Amino acid sequence: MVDKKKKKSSSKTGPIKTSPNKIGKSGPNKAGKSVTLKDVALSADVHLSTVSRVLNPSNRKMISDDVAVRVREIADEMGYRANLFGYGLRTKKSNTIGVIIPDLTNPVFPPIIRGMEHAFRESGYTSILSDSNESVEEERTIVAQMQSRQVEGLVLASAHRADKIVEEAMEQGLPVVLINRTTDDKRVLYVTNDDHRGAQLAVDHLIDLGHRKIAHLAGPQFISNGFNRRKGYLAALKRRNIEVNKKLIVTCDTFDTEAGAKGFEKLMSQGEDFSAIFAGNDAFALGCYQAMKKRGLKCPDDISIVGYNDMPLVNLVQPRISTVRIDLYKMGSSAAKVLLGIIDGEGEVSPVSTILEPELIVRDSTARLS
Amino acid sequence: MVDKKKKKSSSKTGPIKTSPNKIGKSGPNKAGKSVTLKDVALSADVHLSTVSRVLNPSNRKMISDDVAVRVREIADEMGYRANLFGYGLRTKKSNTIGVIIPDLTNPVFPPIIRGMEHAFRESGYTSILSDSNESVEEERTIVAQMQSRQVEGLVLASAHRADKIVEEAMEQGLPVVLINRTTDDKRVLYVTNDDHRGAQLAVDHLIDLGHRKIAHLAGPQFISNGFNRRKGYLAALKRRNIEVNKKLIVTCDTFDTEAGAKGFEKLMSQGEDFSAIFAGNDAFALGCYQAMKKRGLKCPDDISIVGYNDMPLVNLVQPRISTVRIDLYKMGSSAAKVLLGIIDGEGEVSPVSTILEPELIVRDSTARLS
DNA sequence: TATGTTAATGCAAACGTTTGCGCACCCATA
DNA sequence: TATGGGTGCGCAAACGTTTGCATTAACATA
Repeated sequence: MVDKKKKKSSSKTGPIKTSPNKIGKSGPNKAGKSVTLKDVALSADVHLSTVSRVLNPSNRKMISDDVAVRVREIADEMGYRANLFGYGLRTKKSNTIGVIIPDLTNPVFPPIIRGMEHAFRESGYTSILSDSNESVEEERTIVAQMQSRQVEGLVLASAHRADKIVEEAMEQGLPVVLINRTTDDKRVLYVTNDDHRGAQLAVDHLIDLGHRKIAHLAGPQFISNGFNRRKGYLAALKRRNIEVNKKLIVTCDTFDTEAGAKGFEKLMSQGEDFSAIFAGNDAFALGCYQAMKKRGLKCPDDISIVGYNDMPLVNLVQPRISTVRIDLYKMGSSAAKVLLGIIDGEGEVSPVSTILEPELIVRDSTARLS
Repeated sequence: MVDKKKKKSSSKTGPIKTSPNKIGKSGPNKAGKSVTLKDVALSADVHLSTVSRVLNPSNRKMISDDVAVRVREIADEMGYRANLFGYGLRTKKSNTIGVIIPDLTNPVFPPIIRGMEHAFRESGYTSILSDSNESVEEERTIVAQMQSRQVEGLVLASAHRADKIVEEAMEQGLPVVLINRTTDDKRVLYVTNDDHRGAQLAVDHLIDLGHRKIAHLAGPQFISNGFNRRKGYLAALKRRNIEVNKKLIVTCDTFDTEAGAKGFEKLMSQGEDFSAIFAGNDAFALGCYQAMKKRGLKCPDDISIVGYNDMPLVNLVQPRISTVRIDLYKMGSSAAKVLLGIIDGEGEVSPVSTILEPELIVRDSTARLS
């Protein structure tokens, strides 16, 4: 019994009260006293419960057509819009989903967010988005705020492999779906790409180009992406019988450009030889570009680089980055659907975690070892 | 002592979701049921109004210290969190702001959003964000959704110069602040940068480098940025007594990279000579890079380019783009403060539109005319 | 005519808060 | 002992919905 109020009130009919020059008015701007069921009922000379039923698709049939038409007309004219507080208080439904992103300025996330938002909006849900700044404390206060807003579920792009917050939310029975990242506890539903496989694609590509001394700029190991891509890197080398040189693995503690540049410097400072880098994400690759330029090194002539994510704009830098593409928009919409499945899926199709296939995109940052 | 004549409503046969996620069972409250004032009151053996007052800073002093301490303790222990629906219904405050962005994937916006979010959160407000896809219809439905969520105000980064939606919102007494873009109707409060001046900085810079034949890739003219930057461009030429060649002004109808590339092609196809381009934004500049590469042209050797916005990542492409920087984060937080000023400013300081100073950033995409 | 049956609508009780009002104390003052 | 003024707290209304139940009218059936 899901009854969304999808009223399409074209509010281009007359505005309620046009008080001109009420623009720069200061003080408690209380102009918009909104129209309630009672108001409409009064105008239509029926009881407010009748109005409610008319406007609510699942109860619409309880009311005779002539009354229904009249009521609907009057409601539209008056610009009635259901008050979500009353609705929510009574039904305990908020039609709201909380979304937490660790870093909005990372171009990976906007397409994900778009995908989610569209899927949610289609189902009558609204998402409230917050940027946790990759900080656990901030995240905790955000979750608290969201809970008092009665969110019906959470989509977290901010999960760590061992994530207290996820645990707590689930303990309280709040539906949670992880996106892009997973926790080690696999009872939590998630939608990600196959990092392990993606990393292998990247490294295989480098090996196929003749590289043997392949370095890895690893992302934070407490985040599943960093962890799994590293493991994929190791697996790829092993499968091709290439010995692992631990000095060629540098772990960064954040996922941004600066960390990538610093990682590259550390790599160089060790004096260990290498001809290619598998970067833990595209931002790292960009960081490498910066650092290499400073040292007068050329990509791919001196060093080949593969990134990860195929984030927007990454095909605009020179040389265009070879990378592993994941379908960000789809990841977003899938996660939304999974969460909605948990929320009002009446047991039919039990929602299930999804792992999207990554795809290698070869561009100009990788070349055959000469 | 509170009599419990109705204490039998324990199980009310609701459709309790037995979702797959349910870790452990400990924790203050069982899955689903949230703790209300009444629950706390019952446990603390006081009336719920007392609990309310204890928890509400402005009424806290009405209650004796020993009771207050005990109540607060119990509330904490039970994990009480105020229900926003009840609160909102009673107080008519939602502590919610609606934010509409025309295109989240444009790197200009994330820093703005961050700035806003932080400012809002600081004041106890939550923002709900939506991406309108630069579509007026989508925007209209979004605004409707937000209104039924009882938002107390709107921040719009999506305004057009003649914007019906802004008008309607204001007619209804809903506080609105525009960000980044303005409307022609200057009664609406806004926070932007000085596009006119920024454009002049850019063009002056090119003139100073000896350029005279300066093209302009103009943004959409129905958006204030596109419009004002174009006017700034014209003003700069005029001030330096350089004749305007209308053929060197190409107007794009969106603000993205592809439009920039197409614009560049159009510029070239006209056969008119030019040595520099003032691009309406950084995305245009990137589009020019792409198109130039295809034609084998080098920047800045063949053509100098200045962008606008100094959006993130733009310093990573080669050559690094000379551009006009605007303080995006500050723009966001300022807009938030202005809006909050309208909302609960008690007439003291009447909030006022803000125009931030842009700053020219010279990098490698501009060179002296040889 | 009496009796069900059904369709259409009204009534009122929640949901969780905040808050004006009033009641019962306590303590001081006269 | 009466008066009076605080304190500290409980009571109950109100906010806008949804919804089980009661009520009415109309109509069919016995």
